[in-house]
Amino acid sequence: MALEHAILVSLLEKPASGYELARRFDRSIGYFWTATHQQIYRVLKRMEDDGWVDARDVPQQGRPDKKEYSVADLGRAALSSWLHDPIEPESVRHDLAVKIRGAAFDDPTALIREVERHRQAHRDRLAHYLAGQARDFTGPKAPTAGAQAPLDAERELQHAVLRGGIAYERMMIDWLDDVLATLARFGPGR
Amino acid sequence: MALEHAILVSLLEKPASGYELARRFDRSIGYFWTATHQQIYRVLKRMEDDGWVDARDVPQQGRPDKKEYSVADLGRAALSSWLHDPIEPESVRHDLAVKIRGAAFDDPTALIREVERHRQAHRDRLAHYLAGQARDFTGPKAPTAGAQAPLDAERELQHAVLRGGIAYERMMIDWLDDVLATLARFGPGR
DNA sequence: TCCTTCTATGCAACTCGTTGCATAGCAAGC
DNA sequence: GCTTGCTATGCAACGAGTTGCATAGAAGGA
Repeated sequence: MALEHAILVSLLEKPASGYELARRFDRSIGYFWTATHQQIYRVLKRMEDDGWVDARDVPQQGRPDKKEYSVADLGRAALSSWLHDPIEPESVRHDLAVKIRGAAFDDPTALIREVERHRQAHRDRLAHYLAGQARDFTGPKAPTAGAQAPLDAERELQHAVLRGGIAYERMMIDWLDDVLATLARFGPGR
Repeated sequence: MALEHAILVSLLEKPASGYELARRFDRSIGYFWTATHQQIYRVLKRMEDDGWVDARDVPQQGRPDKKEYSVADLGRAALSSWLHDPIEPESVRHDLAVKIRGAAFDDPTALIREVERHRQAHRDRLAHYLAGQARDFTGPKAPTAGAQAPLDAERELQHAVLRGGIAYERMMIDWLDDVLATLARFGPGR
């Protein structure tokens, strides 16, 4: 399980309330990890009980108070220990792949619209990533003085993960094009 | 949930016992869907109760008897209905991406070995896929007579899914190369 | 004024998925 | 004779994740 660790990383990047974390999980972090607000609140409570995070009540104007969490020493230690622990390469779950193989026992051409829909979703996400990349990762880079110029690890690694997301979406779009071409060969009649 | 549907597809391709299904889920189907034998036995029992599959006791020599399942009419109907139902584009879960972003708050270079390990796992899987492709999807294709020659939908779609797996592994290997280059830039000292 | 939407947190119930363990027959090697 | 390993099925317990619902203040539009 790594929801705790994903939350720790997110809180290290910037302290937040459960609600704000949930929105981050709908956005940037959600690109490689999803979680509902329910899960987040439950896990945050457990993490607070375990002393991984500190909570601080923040009164707000014009909206309900929030509890802002930040990472405590124990949380940092837990993250570090997890980082040094090897994990198994992820196992994949692709509903769409099941559908594509299943289509052989139904009408393959009926799947075309569905695959097109998914391709569009991946195109949208790709556009979103590319916009984020242009916004956050272009312009003045690290000072070009010495070869050993200090690099901002946080920023560099966020960019590396984003490049992974971009590569993934491009791969998916290409593959779905391939699938559509395969489906088209079965012709309208059948 | 689509474990039921993955099982239906697998049983349509070839009837099997729970044990055999579990092994398939470790192999070809496992490339895009994983399941333990526990899950499979439980779901199979439910599917049998619901009339989706028929069970048949098969006595064997030199090994325990097995229960061979095949898809019933109700199961075919359930699969067809699911195939016509739109599904949400999958949400991703990438432990490794969490680790990479988290490495910014620890020692980034300590992650190099882990990333290399994952890259090797993806290389192994790619080699496995390519071998499977060479074995099952080369040689005599559909008769090249007419443009409208009858295609074997099952085989064509299995191949399309396999091509997806190959594209995925290639993408991952390239991305992990990219990540390693990024990590290397932080240098041995820190 | 009422209705909807947004921020913000949370409980309860349920399903899904994993882990550990148990059973049982047979084969192969030490 | 004993252990190990493979086929084959299954229970029990737990942990992870989802869905539905509840509360509550404030903003904004019909």
